[in-house]
Amino acid sequence: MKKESKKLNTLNPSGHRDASFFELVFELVRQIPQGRVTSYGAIAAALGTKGSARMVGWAMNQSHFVKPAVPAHRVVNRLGRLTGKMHFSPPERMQQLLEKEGIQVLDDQIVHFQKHFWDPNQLI
DNA sequence: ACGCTGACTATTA
DNA sequence: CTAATAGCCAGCG
Repeated sequence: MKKESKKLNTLNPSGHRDASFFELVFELVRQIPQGRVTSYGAIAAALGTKGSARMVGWAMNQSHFVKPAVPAHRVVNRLGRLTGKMHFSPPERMQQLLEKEGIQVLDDQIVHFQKHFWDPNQLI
């Protein structure tokens, strides 16, 4: 494990968007409707970088420092598994938020995942 | 500037 | 079914 970066990515203190890959991810994630979820790969594909699903997860790591808040709990892996829950505080927070939105979570996995799945590509 | 890391995914054994 | 491997690419030391 490595220590978290406090500095995060190159934010723009000037208030001007740096149009980084991360910002694109944040904006897209914010557009996820309540009670819906999507996957890292779907987000990456919507941004045009299909093979960089890992970067989406990396971006989510910073999402906790970004405002407005990013509903990172609505982003799971392709199997509907809450792989990123351990990055919440506490980890149970993620499942809690999902259930609050009407999504059933059993053993860190979303029930009827495909039913709640929201494809970011349909927005575009 | 080079190398390692990672909230992923697809493929292969 | 599970485990290992490769591809992917931006950020950071």
